[in-house]
Amino acid sequence: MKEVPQKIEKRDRILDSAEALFSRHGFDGVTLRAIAKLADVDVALPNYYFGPKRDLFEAVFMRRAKILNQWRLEALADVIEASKPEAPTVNDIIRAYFEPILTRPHVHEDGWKNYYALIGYVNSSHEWGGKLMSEHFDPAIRGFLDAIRLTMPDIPDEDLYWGYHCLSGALTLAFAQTGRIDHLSNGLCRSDDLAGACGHIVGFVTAGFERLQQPRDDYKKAATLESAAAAVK
Amino acid sequence: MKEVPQKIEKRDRILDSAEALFSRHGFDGVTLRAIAKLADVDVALPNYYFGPKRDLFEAVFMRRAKILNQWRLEALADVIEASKPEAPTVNDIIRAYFEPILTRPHVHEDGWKNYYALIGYVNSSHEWGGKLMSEHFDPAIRGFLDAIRLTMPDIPDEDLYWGYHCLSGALTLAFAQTGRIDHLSNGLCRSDDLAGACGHIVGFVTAGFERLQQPRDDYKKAATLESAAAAVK
DNA sequence: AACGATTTTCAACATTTGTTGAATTTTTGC
DNA sequence: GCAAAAATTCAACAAATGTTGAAAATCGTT
Repeated sequence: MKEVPQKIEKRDRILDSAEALFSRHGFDGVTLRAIAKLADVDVALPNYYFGPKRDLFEAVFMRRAKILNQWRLEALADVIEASKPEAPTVNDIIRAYFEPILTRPHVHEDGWKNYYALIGYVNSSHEWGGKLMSEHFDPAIRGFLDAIRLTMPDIPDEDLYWGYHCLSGALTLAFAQTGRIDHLSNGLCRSDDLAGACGHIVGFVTAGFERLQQPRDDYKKAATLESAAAAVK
Repeated sequence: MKEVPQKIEKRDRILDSAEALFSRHGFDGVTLRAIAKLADVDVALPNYYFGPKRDLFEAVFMRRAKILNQWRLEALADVIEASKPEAPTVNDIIRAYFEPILTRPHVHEDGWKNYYALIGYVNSSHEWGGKLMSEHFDPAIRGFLDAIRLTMPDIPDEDLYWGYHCLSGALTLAFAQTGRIDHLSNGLCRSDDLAGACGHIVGFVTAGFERLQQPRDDYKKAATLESAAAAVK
């Protein structure tokens, strides 16, 4: 049997192991010894490469953030280009935001699955977590918000931000893959099927945004719409 | 100065302190010594009352779960009664789910605010967190899902569960009060304003559910609806 | 082969962790 | 007022924590 080259491999194994463990147990729930053991590496090595534990966590978090942002922004640019000279629909924009999870094959790799779970963990943590998310994801997100603003110019900024909040909450809860929906639905829905989950979320969230462009007291109007729909068919 | 009666008070102070700290730093991010210090109590006392740390956490989590479920189910019963003989609208049902946060005055108490943050933390944790959520909240949630099923009999169960998933994600992210939306919106939206947050979420989520009763390829249909609406006004 | 630089191991450190059992104080029931 | 029970304190435990510095091994370049 041939020896596998392991020069810089150990560094990567540390990142992978840390990713897997942090995503499951959070920052404080993981010891450097557990990471080292999973990576099959000495306890002192994580410190040698990344410094203190906190920096290792940031390194893990940062590693795939750039890639994910790039994928999303490319998808956004694509739908904007494809719909010219019209503005893209809000559904197009949201689908672009989910595109990396919906269509790219990487979703089934363990590494990315762990990373998405890590985002789910970080996004609902206090202080440090919020700072990390803002630092690494806010710029790209603002791009998407601008796109929605162009498509739906009438909706107030406050609604727009809360709309994104709902999107983010639904997505990152799916990312966390807690197995909760499996239990609630008696196995009908599976939380490890990220692509399937995101398919449902996209439709749900699109409707939420589209409602925002209707006038404020829209439930009466909606009733009128329903009767109109009945008349249509 | 009169002495404050402190007989069983210490037990409660431990619960309150544990709640505050667990909600901010998670299970592993909190030491029994920190809890004891905040409660102004000896280190050994939490163990005396609650046994191991894990049991203390469960005690904290359980304490308000029953109350919250009861509030929600009462609100659900109310809207069902009020709309008779018709079934309540999906918006009625969702508002009932949010009623405790929207209208009861307790939202401004620190204890409940901490508890909601704790739910935000638990709901996106793995294994144990998921089990805790299911154990304490699934029964009440099934009541709400049944109500929605009655109102919208045609939607597939799969869509219903994923719809609730979106609701839960948006709500528990708001619960977590991470300060993220404050940063993203440059202070326009405030994550410590739970009632305001839930107001936005209710509308957003209602639209998501209502869309589910439309036929599958509904975007063309939605366009038709819009022109119909234009005709209506 | 020999050199310096990088990588990896090893052992140990000072703290901190959850938990416990015995001692002490306080409360309760009579 | 007294004895039993409950509540609280105190000191200490073994185990585990992140981190470090010096030795050892490996590598890249001549």
